Amino acid sequence: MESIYNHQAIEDTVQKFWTDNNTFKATEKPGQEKFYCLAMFPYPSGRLHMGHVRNYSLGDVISRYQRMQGKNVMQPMGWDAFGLPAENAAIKNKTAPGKWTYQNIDYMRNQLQSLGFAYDWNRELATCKKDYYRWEQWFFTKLYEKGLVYKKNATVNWDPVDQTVLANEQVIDGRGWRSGALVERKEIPQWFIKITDYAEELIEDLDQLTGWPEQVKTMQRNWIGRSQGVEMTFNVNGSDESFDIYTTRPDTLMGVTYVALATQHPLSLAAAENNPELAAFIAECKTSKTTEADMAAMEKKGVDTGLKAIHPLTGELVPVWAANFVLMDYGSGAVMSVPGHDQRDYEFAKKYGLTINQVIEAQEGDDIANAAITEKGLLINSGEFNGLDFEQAFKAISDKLISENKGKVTTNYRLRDWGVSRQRYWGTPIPMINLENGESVPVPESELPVVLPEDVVMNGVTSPIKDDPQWAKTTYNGEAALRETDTFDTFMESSWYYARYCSPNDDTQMLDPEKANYWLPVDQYIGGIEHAILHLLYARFFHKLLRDVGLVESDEPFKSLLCQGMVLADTYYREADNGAQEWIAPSDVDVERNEKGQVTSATSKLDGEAVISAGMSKMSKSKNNGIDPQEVIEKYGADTVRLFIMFTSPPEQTLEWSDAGVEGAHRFVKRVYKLVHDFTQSGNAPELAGLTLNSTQKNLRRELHKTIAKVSDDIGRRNTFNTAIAAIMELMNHLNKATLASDEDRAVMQEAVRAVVLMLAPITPHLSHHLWQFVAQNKAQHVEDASWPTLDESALVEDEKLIIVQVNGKLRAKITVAADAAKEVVEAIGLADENVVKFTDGKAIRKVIYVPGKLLNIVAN
RNA sequence: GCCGGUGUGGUGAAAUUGGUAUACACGACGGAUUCAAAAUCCGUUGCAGCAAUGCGUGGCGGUUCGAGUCCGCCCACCGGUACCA
Repeated sequence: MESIYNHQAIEDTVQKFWTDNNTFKATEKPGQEKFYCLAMFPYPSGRLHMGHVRNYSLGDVISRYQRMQGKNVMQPMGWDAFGLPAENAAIKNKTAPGKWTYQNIDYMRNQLQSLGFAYDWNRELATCKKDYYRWEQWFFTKLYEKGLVYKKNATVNWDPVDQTVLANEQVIDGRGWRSGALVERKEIPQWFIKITDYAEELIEDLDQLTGWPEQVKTMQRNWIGRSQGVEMTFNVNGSDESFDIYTTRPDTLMGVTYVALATQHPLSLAAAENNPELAAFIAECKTSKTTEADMAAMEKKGVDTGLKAIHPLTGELVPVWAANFVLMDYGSGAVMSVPGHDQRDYEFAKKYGLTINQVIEAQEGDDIANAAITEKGLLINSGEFNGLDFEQAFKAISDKLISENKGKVTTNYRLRDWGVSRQRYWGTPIPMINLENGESVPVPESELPVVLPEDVVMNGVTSPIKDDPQWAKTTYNGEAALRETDTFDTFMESSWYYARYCSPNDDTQMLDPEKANYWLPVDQYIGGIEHAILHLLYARFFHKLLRDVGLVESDEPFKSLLCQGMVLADTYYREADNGAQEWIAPSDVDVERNEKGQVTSATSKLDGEAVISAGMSKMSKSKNNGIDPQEVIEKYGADTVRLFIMFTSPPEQTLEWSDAGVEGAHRFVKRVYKLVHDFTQSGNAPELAGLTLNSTQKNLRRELHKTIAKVSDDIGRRNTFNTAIAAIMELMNHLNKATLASDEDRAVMQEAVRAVVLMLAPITPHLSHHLWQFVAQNKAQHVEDASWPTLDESALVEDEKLIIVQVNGKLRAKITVAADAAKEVVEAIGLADENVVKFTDGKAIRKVIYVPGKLLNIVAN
C-alpha cells in the first residue's frame, strides 16, 4: 500500500474495475429482495452543476447502502432530452438541437462516470430517440381510443412580431424576449389529457404514500384542490341567455351584488359590439399576462357590460361586469361576487362604487367599512335563511336551488386538464392527423413512430417541421391529410421513463409487464423539491393510466420520495437593447460586498462593465448560474466531492453554494487513508474473539459501536448523511489518538478500520474499494460485495451516566451517577452539589423533575 | 396574490420524542515541524465580563418546571404557481 493518497490513480483503477466487471448490472432475481433506486434524470444542458452532483450523490449513497443490506439494487440513468433550451442553443450556436443534445449527453455521461456513480449503464435511455418516444405516441393513441384525449382552444403567449408562441419563461415584463414586442393572449386549438378524470384517485391515493414527505403531499392536495360547492344558473334579464357559476360559499348567495364575466365570455364579446368602452377594455386585456402569479398580482379591473342578471333566489337584478381576473379557460368563465365577504370582490366594489351587502354576522374586530368579513358565521339580512350557520345555510340554500331547478351541489377540483400541445420543434411529434373535414384521427399503429427529423436548420422563430411544406403531408384512407405539427409537453416523456428503465431495449412493446412488475414501484425516488407538483403529479397520473391499460399492477410509481433542496447560486444579468436579460455566469463576475454580505457592486470580468445582481436562485441553464464540478473533481477527486456535498447540509435543505470547506473534506479523506496505511504497517492484528480488553480499549469499542448505530440510523432511516459523516469524523478523531502497541490495540483498531471503510463505502466508494483490499478479513472480497457492519449491542453498555442538574430550568451542575441509580439517589447527589446549593439556599424546593439518565430540574423559590 | 418551505456563531451546520444551544467541519488566531514554503500535527475560538455570572437560535407575544423545538401575529429569503425542467 502506497503511503501517499493518490486520488487520481485510485479512482481511475476502481472505475475501470467496475466497468470491466459490470459490477452494477442489474437483473431480475426472484429470490432476492429488490431495491429500485432512482434519481430524477437530468436535462442534458451541457455540463453538470452542483445541483446534479447533490442529487446523484444522494441516489448513489442510498443505492450502495441498500446493496450492502443485501438487496438486489437497480440504479439506472438516462436523459430527459427534449426541451426548449436545445432550440435556443441551436439558434445561438448555429447547430441543430439534436446534435447539440447528443454532444451534451456524451459530455455529461463522462462527468457522471468520473463521479463513480453505480449506474447500470446498460439501461441508459434518451427520450429524444425514436425507440423511446414511439411508445409514448403509441400510448397517446391508446388514450385517445379510451376517450381520455380531446382537443379544445386554450390560451398561449403570442409574439405578434415573430409570429410565434412563447413559453412563460420567454415573456419578460410582458414582452417577447427576442423581439421585445408586447405579447398577446391568443386562443389556439390544443390537445388535452383528462387528468381531471383521475383527480379523486390522485388525491385519495396520497394517503398510501407513507414514504413521501408530508409537505409534498400537502402541496399536491392543495393543487388538486377538491371542494364542495354549488353550481347555479343566472339568467340574463330581457334575453334567453344564461350563464353558470360555481361557488363554495352558497351561504353568501343573498349577498351577491354583481357578477363578473371573463372578457372573452361570449356575453362580454356580444355586449362589446355596441359598447366602445367595453371593447377597448377587452382589447386591453388581450395583452395581460397568462401566468397565475401575474394574474393574481395585477390590478383588478372591470367594465360594466350594461347587462343585468337575475338573482336566482331573490329575482333581483344585479349588474354584470366584465373583469380581467375571470378566466375563460377555467370553469365557466363567470363568478358571482359577494363584496361583503370576499376581499377581492370587496376591493373591486369599493373601486367601482358597487353595492356591498353584509349577510354574515360580524365577529369581534370585523368592520365591513374596512374589509370583507371572510370567516364563516351566522346569516343575517338573508330573509328566510337568517340565523343559519354555514352548514345549515349551505344545505337550505342548495336545497332551494335544486327544488327550483336552478342549481346543484357538486364536487369541484382546482386541477385542470393537462394541455400537452406545444408549438415547438424539439419534442415528440403528436401522433394525430388532421383531416380536410376538420376532424382529427390518431396515426394508425402501423405508421408509428412519427419520426422527428433531426437534421434541421433553426431560423429562430418557427419550428422546422411547421416550416417544411412536405413533412406534414400524409394520407388517411387514401385522402390527402396533414399531420399534427405540434409536439408534446416534455413532461410526457418524464412521466413514464422510470417504468421504461425496467425493459429499456424492448422494441416490441412499451413495457415488459413481467419486468416492470418485478422492479416497480420505485423504492426510492430522489429529486428536487421544485418538482413537487407538476412532474410528480403527471408521473403519478401516467402510472395509473399504464395500470388501466394493463401494463403495470401497482397504483403508485414511487414508494418513497426524497426531495432534495435546491442548490442556489448568485445570479447576475445585464439588459440588452431590446430589454431582454442576458445572464452572466457568477464565475465571470467580480463582486464587492458589505459586512452583511450584500452585494454592493458587481462587474463583469470580461469587460469590466457593471452587471446587475439578481440575488440567489436555483442553478439552471436559463440563468447561467450553474457551478461546474469539473474543476473540483480534478483537483480533489470524486470521493472528496461526494463527501463534501453530502457533508455540507442535510438533503432537504436549500443550499447556497460555496466551496468553502471542500479542503476540509479532502483532509478527512486523506486522514482515513493514512489511518489505514499506518494500521497496515503496525504489524499483525489478530481477530477480536477471545481477547480480553482493558478499559481504554473497551471505551474505544463503545465509541465504534455507538458510531455504527448512529450511522446506520442516519443513512438507513433519517437520510441525514451530514450527521452520519460527522459521526464518522468524531470516531476518526478518537482512532487517531489510539495506540497500536499491543495485539488487543491492533485487534480493536482492525475492527474499527474495517467498519470505517465499510461505512464510508457508499459515500467514498473508490477509497473504500481500494482500502478494503488491505483490511478485509477475506482479502479476495470486493467492498461492493461486503455487508454493512454489524452492531455489537454488548459493546454499548455504560456503567455511568452524566446527569444535567438545573435549578429553575438553568444549568447549574453536571453530575455522574451509576447507570442504574434510583431517582432518590440522583436527587440527593444533585441537591448536595455545591453550586446547586448556592442557587437553592434560602429557597423552598417546590418540585423536582427527573428525566431518568438525563436531567434533574429543581424548582425553587 | 395563493400553496409549500427556510431563518441558530465570522461560515456550512448539529441538537432525532419539549430536557446541557452551537456536535462535526470551514475560516481566523496562536504554536510545533521546515533554511523557507506547501502539506501535516497540537491548541484557542458565540457575545459581554478578570471572574462569578449574565445574554443569546429572524422579530413581538404566549403555553410549560423547562421552548431552537409547541401556539398566535409579523418580517426576510427560497421553491411552485399549469409553456424552464
